[in-house]
Amino acid sequence: MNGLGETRQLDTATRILDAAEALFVEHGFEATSMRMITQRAEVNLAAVNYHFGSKDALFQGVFTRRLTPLTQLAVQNLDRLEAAAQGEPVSVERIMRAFMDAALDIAHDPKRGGVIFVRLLSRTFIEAHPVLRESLPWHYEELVARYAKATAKALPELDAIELQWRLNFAFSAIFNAFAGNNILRLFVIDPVVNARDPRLIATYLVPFVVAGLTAPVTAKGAGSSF
Amino acid sequence: MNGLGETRQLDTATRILDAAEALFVEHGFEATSMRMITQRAEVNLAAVNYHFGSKDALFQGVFTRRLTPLTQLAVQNLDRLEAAAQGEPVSVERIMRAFMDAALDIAHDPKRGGVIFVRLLSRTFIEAHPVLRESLPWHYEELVARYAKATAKALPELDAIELQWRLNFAFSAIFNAFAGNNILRLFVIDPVVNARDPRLIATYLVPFVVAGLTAPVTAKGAGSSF
DNA sequence: GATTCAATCAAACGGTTGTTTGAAACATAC
DNA sequence: GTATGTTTCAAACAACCGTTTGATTGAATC
Repeated sequence: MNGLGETRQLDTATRILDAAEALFVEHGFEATSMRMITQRAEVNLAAVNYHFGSKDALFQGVFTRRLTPLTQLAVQNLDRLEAAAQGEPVSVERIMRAFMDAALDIAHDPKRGGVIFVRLLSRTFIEAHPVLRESLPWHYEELVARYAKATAKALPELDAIELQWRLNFAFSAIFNAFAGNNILRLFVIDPVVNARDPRLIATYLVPFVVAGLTAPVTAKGAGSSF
Repeated sequence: MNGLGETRQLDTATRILDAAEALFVEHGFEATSMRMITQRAEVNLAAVNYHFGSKDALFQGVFTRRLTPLTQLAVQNLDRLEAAAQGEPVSVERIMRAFMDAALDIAHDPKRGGVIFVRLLSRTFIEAHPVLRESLPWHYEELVARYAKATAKALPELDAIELQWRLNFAFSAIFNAFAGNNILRLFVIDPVVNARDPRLIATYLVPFVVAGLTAPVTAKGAGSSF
């Protein structure tokens, strides 16, 4: 690890962020204590409060550091698609790929958080910590607006409600997968698949969500058949 | 609440289980303290340790009480389908419906946990608390084996690996939905849909997961195109 | 060289956690 | 009525939590 001059003696704040990032994704926010963080970062216990103010603020800090590059990339990918489409709708598959490719790029670049941050972000979306509920959204406001618009355009046969349902399902699958949550491991099934490699995940994930999103419209009044 | 003689003065252990069930789903396991539980159950603080031994054991107790009826129902639903199919594969849609119908039955029967338990169970599957990682599986061993076999039979064109991936994605969406985790609420999108009604969830969920599971086989060597 | 200011440190803060204790209350059996 | 065993109770337990304190360090400024 202490190879060349790679990251000889990093900034204290950065070391804290790195340690917190890894520990939050491993144990979750609440189960990660200040002592664990400062011990791993090899800094004094008081350093977190000195540099960030509080544990909650540190949590935010972990995200604000990484989120901008990710959202820029995702929006940029969509920009390119829409420019090439010249006003025509971009296919659902391309839209989903654009989003996941951004995540894959980050996952393969340790300097922008690598796979650890992708997993942490995904896990955070799923578990919805109250700490981030107000502070996070504005970071990706543009991203959401753009992708929502693009999918609505690609799926004109779906009304707003059904589109919301399906996007909800799709991103549930996406974030669970990227979070490394192999649900099947809970079941006795032996885990043949390596659910931790983001690229491999995307390979199987895209066809699944595309099929789900483009499925025939749910019959009106369905559910009344019970 | 204290209507007729409905549940006049419940057993202490039962009152604890009910309180814990509701609080765990509302705040999560770690964020729910013994004081919160005993206060809501209107019992003494020491009662939990007296009747259950520990907080972890109480967590297990909450599930063991409810899980057997649910799994029985799910297996029973599948039994009926397979009997009617007379050796022929049961369709993916029917299989998924069989599983969700069991959850819906529980959700509409307060005596077997109601919607609260369905949400708690789903949330627990997603978050995968270490406490339950060893104690839970044997409860639904049969259920998993039966459903895994049925889906494999219904989707013979998928190899074991791709089937595992897709089941993983499908159940990610299912449990997230039943957990009441509307991922979209995190995004600025105004929540038009009521993501808490299990029956409504199932209406939109079934077509989505069926389409995802029955999507064309992912091309071999996919992912190498990067 | 004295001053200033940000950074680090050991130590302690008040509060909450899950758990344990030993006495009191209760019901049941003899 | 006495004895027995179970359940409830207020109180305290040690351990950990996030945070604060005040002294100490080190480098930059005048």
